[in-house]
Amino acid sequence: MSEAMQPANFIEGIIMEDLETGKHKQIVVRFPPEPNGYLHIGHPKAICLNFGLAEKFGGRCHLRFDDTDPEKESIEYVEAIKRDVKWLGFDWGEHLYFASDYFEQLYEYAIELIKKGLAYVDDLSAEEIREYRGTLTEPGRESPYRNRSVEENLDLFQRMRAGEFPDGSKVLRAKIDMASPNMNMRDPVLYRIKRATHYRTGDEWCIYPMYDFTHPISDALEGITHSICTLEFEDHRPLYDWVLENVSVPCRPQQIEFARLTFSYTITSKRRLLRLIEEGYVDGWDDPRMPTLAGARRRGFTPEAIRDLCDRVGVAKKNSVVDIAMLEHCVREDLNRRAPRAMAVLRPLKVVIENYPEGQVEELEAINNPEDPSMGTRKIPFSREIFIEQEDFMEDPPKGYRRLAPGREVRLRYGYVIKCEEVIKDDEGNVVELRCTYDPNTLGGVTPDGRKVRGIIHWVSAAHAVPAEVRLYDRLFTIENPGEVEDFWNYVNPESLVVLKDCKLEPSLAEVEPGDFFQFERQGYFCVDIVDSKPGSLVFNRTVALRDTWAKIQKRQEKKG
RNA sequence: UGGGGGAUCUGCUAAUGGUAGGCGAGGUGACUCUGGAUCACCGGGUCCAGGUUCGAAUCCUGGUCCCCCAGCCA
Repeated sequence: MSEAMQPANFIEGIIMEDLETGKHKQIVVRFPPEPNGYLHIGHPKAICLNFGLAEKFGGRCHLRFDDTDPEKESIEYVEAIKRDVKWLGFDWGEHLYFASDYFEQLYEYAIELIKKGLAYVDDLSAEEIREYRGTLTEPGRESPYRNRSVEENLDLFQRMRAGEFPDGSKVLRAKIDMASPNMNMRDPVLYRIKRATHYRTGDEWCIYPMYDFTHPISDALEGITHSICTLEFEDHRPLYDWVLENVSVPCRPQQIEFARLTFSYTITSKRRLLRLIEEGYVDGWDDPRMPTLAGARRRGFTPEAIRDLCDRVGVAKKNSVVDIAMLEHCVREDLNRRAPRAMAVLRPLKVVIENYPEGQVEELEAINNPEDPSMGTRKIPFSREIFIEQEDFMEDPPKGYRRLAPGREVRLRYGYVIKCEEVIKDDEGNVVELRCTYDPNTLGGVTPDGRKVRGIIHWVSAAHAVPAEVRLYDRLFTIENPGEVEDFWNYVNPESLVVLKDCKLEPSLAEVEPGDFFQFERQGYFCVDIVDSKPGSLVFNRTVALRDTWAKIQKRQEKKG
């Protein structure tokens, strides 16, 4: 750490001070997910923050599963979360932990609390406890069981563990203050009886510790120095500190809260996402439209882009909504730098170049990535019959349209200038084919007579084209705040997925592997679907479209009328 | 309404008593064999009202608005 180092956010400020004052020699932080679901696009903020802090300040970051509710958790989620964290590019090394590994110690700490007269077994029902808790404005009342003797509490708690009492019949509560203005301090429940098989401890336990008791102790046991969590735990902090003060733990971690990451046009509520799946709006947790990391990965969002985004949004305590365009920008920026270019015609229109010799094939040289010359070049076959994009031809083009139209010229990318001589239509008047001529002197981007050809379009040789399915993905919702409306399903973007089955790819794309990504020139970034793509029946997903200035101009013209 | 937090361009975020800056979005232009990319430029902000100070986004006082908390979830 250099002296010139500036804290990037208030948490770094705290850490730098703790390091400078010698409060800590080394920092230890943790990412503590509950394995009860998939990680979503908001989680990387916490992951990058914690692992990033460890990297930056030479400390370490633990991955700890906060698995104290056996009814919701499973090993599948553990594996999914590990995969996602790794995918993002972070390594917890040896430091993989489970709160469930601390159950025995947690139990001993509970005994300690009881012995100190700071915890008691309560026979009130869940409903009674709620009633006794009071409200935001009225103090709670003390349970009639609150003043049991230490001996009786010890006996009862041991028998809770031994399974002598039915589920829900008793709990262990901290004895703090039923009149506290902080609801969390009104004798919070520490342990509940729950006969559920835990995915790791099986049926060894029938009592399970609560978060507020488990978390501070787990942190202390692991030597966590800074326990970073989200804003909603702010008023749990007094309880976090209370536990650490009253139990003989080896150290005293500090809880620090920050604002979670949320995006416009996105929901992350598990309940709501599940509904989208169950009602068929999307195809599952890894549907490329889903805000899960599994979905983002399948969509083609890169870990580099997501990490870059986390750097850019910063860390603060203000609840905020990041414009999803920021994520899209980061994805484009990363892929622009790294994605090989290719030509792919999504909605093909056949073009016959009448003055080009039948049977002749030329190999034209194309640049793999103008941003990175080291990626080299490739050859693309050109022949008499090609496909171009339907939208690159208009019979009656508006002002400003640079592409093909009857009698007009356009340049084929890396190829010749062609001119549209004739439009062939079917019985219904649809354009089905174009007859063109080419100018043999225009190869290599030149026009010997100096005439300007503004339009450049992509194309694929018909005889050499590789067929593929292309799935055009777009934002899942049409409104900025789908998380805030009741009937969010009414705002699912009907065009969030458009499937194109008759796409034509340049032949170099025949041998792609799942997960490979490309820029289809003039269109966007696409990746080979990791689930459905097979050799011979390729499936590409559009990760994000290229910025489209022409579309913007058109939209503006439409608005003007 | 008790308690805990938060308010800086349209969005995110910096400036910790000393020139309100960056990124994204939007707009304009240059350039270009991707209407891409790149580059340049433009507009635009300290929640309000007082106070302290040579000087306030920052400190003080009083308001306003927003978020979180009444699980045997985390």
